[in-house]
This record gives sequence, C-alpha cells and structure tokens, in this order.
Amino acid sequence: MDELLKNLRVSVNENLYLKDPESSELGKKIIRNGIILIDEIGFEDFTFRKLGGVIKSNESSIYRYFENKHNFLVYITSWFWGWKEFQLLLATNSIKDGRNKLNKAIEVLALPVKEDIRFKHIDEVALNNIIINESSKSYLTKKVDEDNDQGYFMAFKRLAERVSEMIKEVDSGYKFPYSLATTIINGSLNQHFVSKHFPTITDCKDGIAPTVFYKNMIANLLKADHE
Amino acid sequence: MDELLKNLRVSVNENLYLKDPESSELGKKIIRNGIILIDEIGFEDFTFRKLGGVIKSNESSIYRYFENKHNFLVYITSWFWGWKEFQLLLATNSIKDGRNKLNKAIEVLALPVKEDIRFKHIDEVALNNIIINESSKSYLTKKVDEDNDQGYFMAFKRLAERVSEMIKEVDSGYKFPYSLATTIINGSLNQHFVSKHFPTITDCKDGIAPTVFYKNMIANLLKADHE
Amino acid sequence: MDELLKNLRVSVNENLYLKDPESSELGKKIIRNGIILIDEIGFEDFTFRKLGGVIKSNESSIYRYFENKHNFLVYITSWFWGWKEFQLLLATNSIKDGRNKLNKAIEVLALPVKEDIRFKHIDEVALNNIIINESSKSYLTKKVDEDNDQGYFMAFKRLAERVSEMIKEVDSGYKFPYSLATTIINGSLNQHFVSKHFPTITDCKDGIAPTVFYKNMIANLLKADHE
Amino acid sequence: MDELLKNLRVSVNENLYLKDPESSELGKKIIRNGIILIDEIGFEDFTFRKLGGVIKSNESSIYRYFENKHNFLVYITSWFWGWKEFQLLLATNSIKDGRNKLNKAIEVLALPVKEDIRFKHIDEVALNNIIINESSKSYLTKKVDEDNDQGYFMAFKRLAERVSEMIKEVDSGYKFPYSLATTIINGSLNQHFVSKHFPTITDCKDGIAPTVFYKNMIANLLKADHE
DNA sequence: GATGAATGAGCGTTCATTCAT
DNA sequence: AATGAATGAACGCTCATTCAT
Repeated sequence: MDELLKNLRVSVNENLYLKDPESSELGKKIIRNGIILIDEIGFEDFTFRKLGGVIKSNESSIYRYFENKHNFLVYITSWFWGWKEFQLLLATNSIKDGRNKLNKAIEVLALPVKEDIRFKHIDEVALNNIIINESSKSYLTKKVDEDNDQGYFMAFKRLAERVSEMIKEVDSGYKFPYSLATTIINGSLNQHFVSKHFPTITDCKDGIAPTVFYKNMIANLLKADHE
Repeated sequence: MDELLKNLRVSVNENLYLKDPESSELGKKIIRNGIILIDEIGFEDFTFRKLGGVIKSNESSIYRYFENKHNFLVYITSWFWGWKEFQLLLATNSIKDGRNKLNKAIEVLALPVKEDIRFKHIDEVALNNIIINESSKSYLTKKVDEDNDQGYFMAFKRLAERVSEMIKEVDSGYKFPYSLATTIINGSLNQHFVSKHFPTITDCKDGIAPTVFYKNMIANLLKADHE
Repeated sequence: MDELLKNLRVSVNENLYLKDPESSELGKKIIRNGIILIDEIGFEDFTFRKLGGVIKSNESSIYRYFENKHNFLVYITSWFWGWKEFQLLLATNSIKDGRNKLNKAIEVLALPVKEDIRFKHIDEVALNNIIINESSKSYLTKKVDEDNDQGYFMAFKRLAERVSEMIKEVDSGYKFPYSLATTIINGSLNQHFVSKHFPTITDCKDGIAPTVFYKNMIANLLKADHE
Repeated sequence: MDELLKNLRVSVNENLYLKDPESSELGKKIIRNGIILIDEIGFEDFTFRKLGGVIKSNESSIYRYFENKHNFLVYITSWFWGWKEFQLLLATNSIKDGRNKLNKAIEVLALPVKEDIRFKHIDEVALNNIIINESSKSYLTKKVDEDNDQGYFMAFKRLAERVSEMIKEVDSGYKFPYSLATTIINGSLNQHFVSKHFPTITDCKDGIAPTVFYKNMIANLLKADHE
C-alpha cells in the first residue's frame, strides 16, 4: 500500500486555480507559505503582496496561479476536505461493522489534526487552524451559488455524502442523515473554536475533544437496523 | 403585558458603540439601513461610505456611533441574540414541563424569523439573514480574545447559558449541555445556510425546518430525570 | 514688590485669541491641559478634539477661544516669550554693569526652566519642552508674513530687541547685535534639543548647559566700549 | 576631475526609501517635483496625492518609493547635507591653513545656494528654501530617537562632525567645537529665515549674508594654536 | 513562465469646522 | 456662554490587478 501511496496527490477542482500549484516549486512554495501566513495573520489581513514578500517573489507571480485570495482559500479548504476524505477511507475501509465505522469517522473528523508527512508542502496543523477559523468565509459569500456551480465545494459535499452514507448504513430509517453529517463536520470545527475562545460555554475542556460528544450523539440517535 | 412592553429595549454592551444609536434618529437610521444594506451586498462589500450614501449622511457621522464596520456587525449580532433571548424567555416562562420548554426554545431558535413590530428600526428578517451569512465573521477574527474580554459576545454566551440550563433541567445527568446548546444555536444557522445553498446535502427541504431535526435530537439524547 | 506682582499677567497679542482664555475657568483649563497634551503627544498629533476629551468639554467650546490649533501654539509660544521677557527684566534691572547684565540674561534664556508658582494655570516645564520641540513650527509656515503683520510674533521680537540692546550696551561697535541676540535665544533652544537627542554632536553633556557656551561667546566677541 | 565627477552620486541612508528613487525615471521625477512642490505650498500642505497630480502618476506609485511624506522630507534633507558635505570637501581640501579652511567652510554653509548642474533632477535653490523652512520638522518629532536609531540623520551629524574637526584644527583648546559647529550650520538657516521674514531683528540686510557674522565669530572665539 | 514596475480605485479614518440649541 | 451633533472634505494608505519585459 505504501507503494500505492508514493505518488499520492489530493486532487482539487481545476477551476480553483489558473495554473496547478503542485506543478512547480514556486506553486508549492505559495501553498506552503500561504497556509502558514494565513494562520499567522488571519485571512482578512492576508494579501498576495505579503505572501510575495515572504517567498521573495513578486505578487504578480502568485496571480499566475490563483485569480485572487478568495480562490486561494477555497483551494486550500478544498485540499483539506479532500485529504480528510482520503483519511476517512483509509481509516474505515477495513472496518466491517457500521457503527464502528462511523465512530472511526468521527475520530478522523473531530480529533485534533496531526502533521501528515506524506505531504511535505503542507503544514496540516496550520491548515487545520485555518479550517476552524477561516474556512466558513470561503462559502459565506454573496457569490456562493456561482462558486458552487463551478464545483468549488465538491470536496466538502463529497465528504458530507460519505458520512451521511455511513449514517444510513447504521440506521437506514433515520430521517436526517445529511443534517447529522454536516452537524458532525461543521459542528466539530465550531466546538474546537468555542472551546478555545469561549471556555465558559463549552464542555470540551480538560482534553475532552468533541469526539466524545458526537459518539454519544450517534449512539443515542441511531437505532441499529436489525433491531 | 403589552403595556409592559411599550418601553421595550434590547440592551447591547456599551463598549460596542461610541454613541448609543438608539439615542437619536440618525442612530436608528444607521441601524435600520445598515442591516438592509449588509443583507443586500454582504458584509465584505459593506462600507460606511456606502451606508452614508443610502441615508444621505456623511460617513463621518456614522463614525460618531461606531468605531468601525466590524463593531457595527458585532452590535447588530449582539442585538439579535439579546432579542432572541428575550423571545426565548417570553415564549417559555409559562411552560412548566422541561421538555416542552426546550422544544419551545428550539422553535424560537431554529424556526425562520418573523418581523417583530415592536422594534420599528429593525428589519428582523434581513437581520436574520445576516446572522446566518455573516455573524460568524464577528468572532472568526484574530482579535476574538480581545473582543471577548471587552464583553462583545456576552449576549450570545448568555443565550447559550440559558439553553444549556434548560437542557440540564430535562436531564441533569447529560454530559454535554453546553455543546448541545451551541450545536442547536449555531448549528441551526448552518442548517439554514446549507439547505439554501447546498441542497444536495440537506434533509431540510420542502419546508421542513431544522426544528424537527433538533427536536428529534433532544428527544433521543436526553433521558428524563425521573426515569 | 510681591504686592506688585499679585495681579500679574503676561499679556499676549489680542489677535491670537477670539476670547481671552484667562477670562474664564474653561479658558485656563484649555491652556493648562493644552500645554500638557502637546508636550505629551506632540503638536502634529494634537487636536482640539483630543483636548476636548481631556478637559471633558466639546471641541466646539475650544473654538470659542482659538481659531485653530496653530493659533493656540502661537499663543502659548507668545506667552512664553512674554514671560521670559518679564523674567529678564526682573533679573537684570538691578544690575549696573552691562556685561554682568548680559551674562544674567543668558542665564535666564539658556538655563533649564523652573516651575513658576505665580502662574498656576501653566506648567512652565512642559511649556519649555514645547518651545524647544514645537515653537519653530509657529513661524515656519507659508503664512508667516501674514501672521507677522498681525503682530503674532511681537513677544519674540521684543525679547530679541531687549537682548540686542544689552549687547549694544556692552559694545556699541559690535556689528551684529541682532544676529547675536537671535543666536543666543534660538540657538540655546537648539542646543538643548541636540544635547538631548543627538548626544554625539554636542558639548553640553554632563550637566553643562549652553549657558557656558554663550557666556564664553560674548566674552570674546564683545569689546568693552571704554577699552 | 570633471571626469571623476561624472558618475557622481550623493548617497542617502537606505532606510529612508523603499526603492531607490535614483534607480528609475519615475523616482527622479518624484524627487524633482516633490522638492518644487514643497517649496511652493509648504510641507504641511504637501501630500503624495498632490505630487501624484503634478507628475501625472497615481500616488500609490509614490508609496513604492517612500513610506510616507515624512520620510521623503528626511530623504531630501539628508541628500542636501550629503551634498553640502561633498561641496565642503571639494572647496576646502586644497586649503592648507586651518583658519582659511574654516572660513571657506562657512561660505559653503552660509552663502546662498546656487544651482548645481551636476544633479539634474534636483533644484538646489528650491531645496535650500526647504532646508530653511521645513528641514527642522524632519527631527522635531516625537519619533526623533527612533528615527535617529535608524540612521536617518547621519548626513547632518557627519557634517557637524567635519566642521567641529576644522574648529579643533584651528584651536584645539576651544571648549565647544560641536556647539559652535551646529551654531554655524543651523544658525545660518535661522539667520536666513529671520532676515527674510523678521527684518526688524536682523543685521543681515542689504545683501550682507550671515557669512560675515560667523567669520567674525570664529575670528574672535578661536585662538590660533601656536599663539 | 516569472517578474518588476506601475496604477486606479476606494477604504477607513480624522480633521477642522459649523449649526442649532 | 457653552455645548452636542453633524458634516464636507481630504488624508494616508493599501489592495487587487495589469502591463511590459
């Protein structure tokens, strides 16, 4: 399998870039340092000029790859969800029991992210911070529907689809497989944020991650089909 | 009671404004039209200059009331949650049974908003759209902790507190009253958004609001205390 | 003499104010706090709004007294030179010998300023800092000639006149009594500044004030008349 | 020697600009017209926008070269003193006698400036007016010490150093070589200003420049070493 | 293909001031 | 006489982008 993973690539919707950033050293530098910079200064203050400063390239070079900073955010967000989907499959495909599978999925989605050495040009921990703090800005936009038509959010939707399928596998009679799936995916981002910044209104202190919350949730919401 | 509500005011943290917008006609105009404008063009494109254009006042006059557009967003968000809390109390205080109470609370929080004639300077429907589309930007910021120290998010936190208390009232043994409360409050915003823009990954179509989803959730998650 | 000084007032050209600031409590507050504020934040950043904030008065009230901040600077500068002239007379009028007189004058002009308890609404030390750091901005202006015609700089010119007279008293044949007078007055401000901020190009370190420099200067430049 | 001067450049501290204005046509245009504009309207009213208007470039282009108008002032001031130092060396290096040397130096520093055809992008006469009227504003600032640490005033300090050395050469026993040097340099600016705007308190009328005043001063203050 | 230079447009902000009370 | 509210105009600056090389 290691062999299989050698040429591993998380594929991202082609409309999101003008030139594939994975196709050149400069492109990878843009990704790597862009992620770190957004994590550091926040998406609002992030500009191609500043990124250009960091990588010692003129900002115009970055425009060769991405139309604007918004698309850059959608790109890395998309990469993240593609990566998560990949992890999800890897972690669950050997599990037979639906409930165990779903529990595993929750872990993949809600546990703090660890560095993935397979992708050297990406600091997954920094990226995860961005997903928590900035990713919603990629769709909370007047252009959502337009962007959606371009397929910008396919990675996220495919992931939600996968999770909802796992939910249906456990309880085909459950009425809200999609709502529950997005609750787990987006909700866990929110839980991470709240536990970090609004400690008075969270239960996820002392190292108890949202995982436990969601596992308890599915344990009670979903009835096993054979029951 | 109508009499009692005559002098009704939703109070907002004083740090959020330089001059109380409810204290003058201009102030109310700013609120009213600011909400409508943000709803129309989105928070990114919203500027005090444009708002000034709409209300035929110089932008500098708006700066007398709010330090910047970010604080304006926090203000109206804060007003919204204060208003929601008020509705919550009004709708639930006569209900004895904890479970009914919580169900009512879910309706207040997750049902589409209706115009509230008691507050003439606020278009609650437009405001609700803003809450769905923009409010997260009020805290997804590098300055969250600083803002939080100033008490900018108290309204939201108080509401979450209230809901978590209702949850505890139903099932004092439940481990995640806060996480569940924020899941209901924030999650329902997200459900509204998803059902509007990503119809392929939602169950809330055909007029079925997130309410049903959350009612089903608490019905299964919380065990009655006396059981 | 103390009796004589009871109703002491340094008079300032009437064109410099709209309403005499010494005629009301508010006026004195403006002077007192204006001086302190300029000393603190510098003349560039000083505004009537900020001053209004400090004295808890609306900025428009300050406009009752002074047309603009520039005139305020000219006013306090003018007060300073009037005050210096008064000190000069007081300190020298009993001295008979011209050379001693001039030496005394140099001390009055070049020695660090001390608080003068006779003028309660003025912090002379802060004012002296302003004279060193900001006063030249009162005349280095495109409007100098216009302002000069209004008599804005009379106090300074009268002082220069007095000193030049003392110089002539010592050596009526000296060719540059005026140039020497302004050299002493303005030069000593410059010496103070340089010794504070550019220590590498000064001789006035270790507590040696510019006084010594100027005393040495007149000792060598001026020949006694009777010689 | 003319050959030698072909590639002449007055070097200015690198921290003062973002991009070397001498490295491009636009940069030189900025310098040339900036000087003329400040001379015309004064530094207070001078803005990059207005300068942009004059050179038919957007102000943002000017920001590529200078961080702000303050740094622009420091730059041209610095250029001026660098140029003066260069003239000083050129004019004095062949003179053997210390006193003659110093007298020559005074002429370079205190005589009215003449156009220097070697620097086509600079109107030295306009620049000299700026030095007289505005240059003190480059250091009379709350940020002096910070700016000084950045080396913004090195050109001036180096010049003062040179002059003080000449003074010491004439009279190594003289106690105030630095104070005298800055008195000559800064004082002569002041004398020019006073003679132009406050004619009642000057001796430098009728074409008699401050030169005579300072030559007389050193003649009397400094004792020849061998005496 | 990558870069450097230049720019138009507009944002957020503040200032100095006026008007009405 | 003092104040509070409101404003017009401009500043300083940066962003996102294009063009020429």
